Amino acid sequence: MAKRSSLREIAEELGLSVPTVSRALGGYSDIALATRERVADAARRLGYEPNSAGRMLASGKSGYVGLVLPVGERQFVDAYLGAIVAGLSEGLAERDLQLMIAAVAPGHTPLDTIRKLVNARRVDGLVLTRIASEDPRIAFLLDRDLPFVTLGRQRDGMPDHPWLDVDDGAAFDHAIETLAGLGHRHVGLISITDDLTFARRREAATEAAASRLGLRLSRCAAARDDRRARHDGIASILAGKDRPTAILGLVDGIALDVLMIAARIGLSVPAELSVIGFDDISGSAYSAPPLTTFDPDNRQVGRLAAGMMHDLLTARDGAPTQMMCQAQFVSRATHGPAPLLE
Amino acid sequence: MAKRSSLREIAEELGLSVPTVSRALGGYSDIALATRERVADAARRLGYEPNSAGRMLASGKSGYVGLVLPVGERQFVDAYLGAIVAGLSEGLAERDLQLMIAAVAPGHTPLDTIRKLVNARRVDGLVLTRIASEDPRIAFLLDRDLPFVTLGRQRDGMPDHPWLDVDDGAAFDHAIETLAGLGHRHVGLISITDDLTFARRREAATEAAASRLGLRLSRCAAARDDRRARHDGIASILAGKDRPTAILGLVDGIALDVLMIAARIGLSVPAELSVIGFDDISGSAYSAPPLTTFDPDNRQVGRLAAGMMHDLLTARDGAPTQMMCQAQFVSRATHGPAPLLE
DNA sequence: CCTAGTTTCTAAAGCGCTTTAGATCCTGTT
DNA sequence: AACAGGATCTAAAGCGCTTTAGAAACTAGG
Repeated sequence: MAKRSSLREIAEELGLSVPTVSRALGGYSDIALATRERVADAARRLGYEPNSAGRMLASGKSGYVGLVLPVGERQFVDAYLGAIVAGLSEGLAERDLQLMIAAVAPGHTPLDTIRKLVNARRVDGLVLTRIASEDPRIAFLLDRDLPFVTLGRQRDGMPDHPWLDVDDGAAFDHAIETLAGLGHRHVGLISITDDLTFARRREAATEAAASRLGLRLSRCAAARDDRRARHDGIASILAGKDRPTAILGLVDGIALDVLMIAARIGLSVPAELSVIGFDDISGSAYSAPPLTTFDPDNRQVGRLAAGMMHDLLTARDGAPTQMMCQAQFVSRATHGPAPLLE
Repeated sequence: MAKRSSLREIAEELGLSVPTVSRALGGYSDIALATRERVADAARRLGYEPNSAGRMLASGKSGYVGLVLPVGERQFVDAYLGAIVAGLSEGLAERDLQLMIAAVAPGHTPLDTIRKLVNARRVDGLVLTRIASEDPRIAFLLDRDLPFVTLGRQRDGMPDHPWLDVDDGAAFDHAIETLAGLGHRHVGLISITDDLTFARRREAATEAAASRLGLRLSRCAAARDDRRARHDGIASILAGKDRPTAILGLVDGIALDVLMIAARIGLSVPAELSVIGFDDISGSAYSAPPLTTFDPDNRQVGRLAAGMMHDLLTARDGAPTQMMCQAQFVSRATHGPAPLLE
C-alpha cells in the first residue's frame, strides 16, 4: 500500500502541472492560496514525501551532514561517540538535516574518505573530531570550500575556521587551583603522546597554572592505546617518597587507571592521593571512590555543532563562527586536602 | 581546484559518449577493454566520483542504511549507541553502503520518522534497536516490504523477520548456574518494567534456571529511567535477614547501583553479596570491586548487522536470516561463594 | 562479394525534482 | 475599448546518472 506517490501523481489527481504542485508545496506566493491548500491536502492524503534523490539532484544539496568516524579506538568509541552522535542527530533532525556516519574503509585514509564524500556530493557539510595540531583534513576542506565544523581545534596560529571546543584549558586550570587551595604543592599530569590538540592544550594549561601558583609538576605520557606503558608511567610517578600528592588524568580513562594503580600499591584516595579526571564517562560515578572529574556534556556539544552547521549551510556569510563550551566540575570523592608528607 | 568532474566531462575529454563512459566504469563487457582502461585512467586523473544524487535517482537505490535512534535515554546512549554505530558504520563502509542516523524529531513518533524515511526513499534498509514485544515499527516495515534487521527480537510467536540478537537467555542461565555452583540458594533479579523484549527474555531465563536448580528468586523492577524507584526496590530486597545472597542486574547500570547500595548499607561484596551484571560498560571494570558481567561485544554485533543488511539488499531471497550471538562471561570480582547465613 | 553475426559504441529516454521563461486570464486605466 | 500590470499557472529545460534500443563498423561464412 501507499506505493510511490510523486509530484506527478498529485498533479494528475488535481489536474495541475508538476511545477505548480512543486511550487505550491514550496509555499510560493505565485500560486493561489486556494491551490496551495488543495495541493497540501492531496499531499497529506497520499502520504507524499518528496523523493530525496530527485530533490538532491535538482537542488544540488544533499541535506546530509557527515560525521567522519575516527578509526579503531575502543576508548574513543565508548566515551565519546555515542553522546556526540546522539546530540548531533537530534540537533540536525530539528533542522531538517540528516546525519551520515562515514567510517574510514579498510585500506583508505581519512582524507580519502573525505575526498570521496565531497566529490560524490554526498554531504553539504562535515563535522570533524579528534583534531590534530595541524590537521590535513582541515586544510583540504578549506581548500575545497566545503562547510565544516570541527569539534576541537588545531594549534594556535593555524588558519581560521568554524570550530566548537570545550574549554579544557579553563577546566585544568580550575583543577590545579582547587588542588592548590587544598594545600597540594606537587601535582602530576598523566597525558598521551598522540598528536591531538586537546592534549597539548590541557598540558599547557596545567603547566601554566602550576607555575603561576608555584606548584611543582611531574608529567608522564604514553601512546593512548598503550595501556602498558601508561601503567608503567603512572606507577613510576607514584613510586618514591617524593611523589606528587595529586594526579590529573588527561581523560577519565587515565584517571581511573591511576585509581586502580593507587589501590594496588596501597595508596589511599583521597587521603594520601587526590585524583581528578576529565569526561565524566559512565564509569566515573562508580569507581572507588567515585571520581572527581569534569563533564563536558558531549551531547549538548553535538547539538550545538548541529546548530553551527545549520548556520553555515544557510547564512553562508560573515566570519567563521567559533564557540567555546565550559565543562562542569563534578566534585566527587577522589580529591581532598594534601596529605602531610615528611 | 578539482571542480565538479562528471561523466560528461570525461566523455568530452575522451571523445566518447556519456553512456559509454558510464558503462566503461561499470566494467560492462560490451565496452572494449582498451576503452575501459582509457576511461578508468581519465576518471582517476580527474578525481571522478559519481554524483550520488544522480546515481540514486537513476538506479532507485540510495545506498543508505538507516539506524533509527531511540529517543532520550542517557543510559542507552552511553552504554550501547557508540559501539553499535561504530560497528555498523565500519561494516557498511566495507560493503560500499552508507550509514545514516535518524533521530526522532520533536513532536514526531518513531513510526513517523520511519515512514518519512521510507516514503522519501532515503534508505534502502533500516536497522532497529530496542525492540518491544510487539513492535509497531516491525509491522510497518513488513507491510511496506522494506528490508530491515532488528537488533533484538519481538516476543515469540510474532511474524518472522531478519534479526540479530545476543543470547541473553544463555547468559542469565549461565549466571544462575555459576551462582548455584557457588552455593547460593536465594538470588535476586533487578529488572525494568519498560516493554523491551530483552528484559522479558532475561527474566524468563533467570526464572527458568532458578526453578530448574531449585533456587529461590526474588525480583523487583522499576521504569528504566526512574532511578529513585529502582534504588528503593534494591534497598528493600537487600534489607531483612532473608535477603538473597546474590543479585543479577538486568544491565550493568543496575548492577553498579546494587554495588553502591550494598556499600551504603554495609554489605561487603562479594563476601556477603554477589553481584553480576550484563553489558560490560566502560565503568564496570573500575567499580569497587570490579563488576562481574557479560560482554555482548556490541561493536561486533554492529558489524554483523551490516553484513546481514548487505545480504538482504543484494540477495533478496530465501528465508529471513537470523543470528544469535553469545555474550562472553567477564569474571571479575563481584561474585563468590555464598555466605553462611544463619 | 554479399549476408549474418559480432563487437563496440551512440541516441534517446527517463528517474523526480526545481527553476526560468513564458503564456493566459483578469483587473483596472486612460 | 484597448492596454499595462498583476495574478496564476504551464512548458521547457536540466540536474548526473543508468538503461534500452539501435546504429555502425568489423569479422566471418558461404
